[in-house]
Amino acid sequence: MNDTTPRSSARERLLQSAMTLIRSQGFAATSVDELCKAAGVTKGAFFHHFASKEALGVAAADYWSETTSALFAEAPYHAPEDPLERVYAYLDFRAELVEGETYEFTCLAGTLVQETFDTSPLIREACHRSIAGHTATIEPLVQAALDARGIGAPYTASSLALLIQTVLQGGFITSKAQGGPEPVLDAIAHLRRYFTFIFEGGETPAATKSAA
Amino acid sequence: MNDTTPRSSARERLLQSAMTLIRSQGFAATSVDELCKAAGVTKGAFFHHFASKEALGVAAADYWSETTSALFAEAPYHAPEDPLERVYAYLDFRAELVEGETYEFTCLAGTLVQETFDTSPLIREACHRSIAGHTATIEPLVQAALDARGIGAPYTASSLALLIQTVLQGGFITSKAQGGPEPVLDAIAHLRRYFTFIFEGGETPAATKSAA
DNA sequence: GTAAACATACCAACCGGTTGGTATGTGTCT
DNA sequence: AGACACATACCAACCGGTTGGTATGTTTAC
Repeated sequence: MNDTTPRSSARERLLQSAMTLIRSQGFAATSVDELCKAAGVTKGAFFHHFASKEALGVAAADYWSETTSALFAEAPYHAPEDPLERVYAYLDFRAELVEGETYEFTCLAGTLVQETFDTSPLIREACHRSIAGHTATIEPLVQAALDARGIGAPYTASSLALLIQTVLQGGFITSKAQGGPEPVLDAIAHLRRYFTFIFEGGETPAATKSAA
Repeated sequence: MNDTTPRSSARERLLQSAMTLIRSQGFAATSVDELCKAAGVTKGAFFHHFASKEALGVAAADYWSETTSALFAEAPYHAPEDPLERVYAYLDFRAELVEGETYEFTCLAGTLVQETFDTSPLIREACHRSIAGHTATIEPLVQAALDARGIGAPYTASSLALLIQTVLQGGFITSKAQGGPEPVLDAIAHLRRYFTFIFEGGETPAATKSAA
C-alpha cells in the first residue's frame, strides 16, 4: 500500500458527481461528457466502469441508497427509549437535513424516478429499492410506537412509514417550485401533528384555541 | 366558419403532445423533433409558435394551468353546502382522478419543475404559478371550513391547501417508484384522516379499537 | 396584398457510445 | 526468481446520429 493508491477511484468520483448533477439538473439533461468533466475523468473511464448511461443511473441510485443508509444509521434519532419519541426524533432529523441549496436536501431517487419511470424499468426499480429500502428501516420504529399504544387499523407501520416518504418527496417538489425550503418544513410540521393525533389522541383544535 | 378551419391549431396540438410526452418522459428527454412528430407538425411550425424549447416549457405549464382549472371548475366538489364536506369532496375527487396509466394522473408542473428548477427560472416560475394558482382556488374552501368551526393557528387555510398539493405530488412520486397507484391513494386517505382530526376532533385511535 | 401560419432544407454543436491503445497490476507455472 | 498469461484501469480520438435552432420559401385567411 503506497501513495500511488488513488484516494478515490474514477468510479466513485463519477458517482459523486452524478449525485450532484442529477439532483440539480435531472438525469436526461446531464450528459456523459459533463459528468466526466465534473469528475475529472475521461469518457473511456466512464464506459469502462458503466456499460451505458442507463447503467450509471442504476448505479447512482444504488450509491444513493448506500450513502443515505450510512447517514441514517449514524443519526441521533435512534437514542430515545420511548418508541414514539424515536419517531418524532426521526421527523425532527429530516427537518434538520433541510438546509443549504435546494438540490442539496432533495432526494436523488425521487428526482431520478420522476423522469425515468416510464422509459427505464431498471432505473425505476433501483429508485424503488432505494425508497422502499429506507422506508423499511423506519417501519420498525413506527411499529414499536404502534405496539406500545395498542393502535391498530387503519394505522399500519408500513402505510405510515411510506406516508413519511411521500410527504417528504412532495415537500421537495413544492419547495423546488416555490424556490425555498418553507413548503417541505411546513409539510413535516403537519405530518408531526398527524402523528400526534394518532398516537396521543390530541385535543380537538377547536377546543384548544380559536382566536388570539 | 367552414371545414377548412383547423379543428385544433398546430400550437394547440403541440401543447397537447407536450402534456403527454413531458409527463411520461420528462422535459429534457423529449426532443423538439419528437414533439413535432407526435403533434403532426413540422419544425418550422414549432419555432413559429415558440421562440425556443424553453418557451415551449413555459407555455406547456401555462396550458396545464388552463386545462386543470377548467377541470376543477366543473368538478362536483363545489356542491355540498357544508364547507367541510366540500373539502372532503375535493379530496375524494382527487382520488377519483387517479386512474389509467401512471403518467395520465400525474402533474405536469410537478414533473417539469423537478428537472428545471435550477436551470430555467422561467419554467420554474411557470410551474410555481400553476401549483400556487390551483392551491389558491382551494384555499377559500379550507378557510370556510376553518371559519365554520372556529379553528385557528397553527391551522391556516394557505398552509393546509399547500399541504394537500404537497401530499399529492409526493404520492405521484412514490406511485411512480412502486409502479402502481396505491401509494398516492393511501396518502390521500391519510390526509383525509388528518383533516378529520383537525376539524372533527376525532376519537383517539387507541380508544376506538386495538385488536380484531 | 399583406401578414400570419405553416413547410423544406439545412447547420454547427453535441449526443451516447466505440475504437485501438497504454500502463499497471496479479496470479501462476517452471 | 523470472517469464508468461491475463485482468484491470484508464485514455485520446473518433463515429454516426441527433440536438436545438435558423434561413428561406410557400400557402392560407382576411
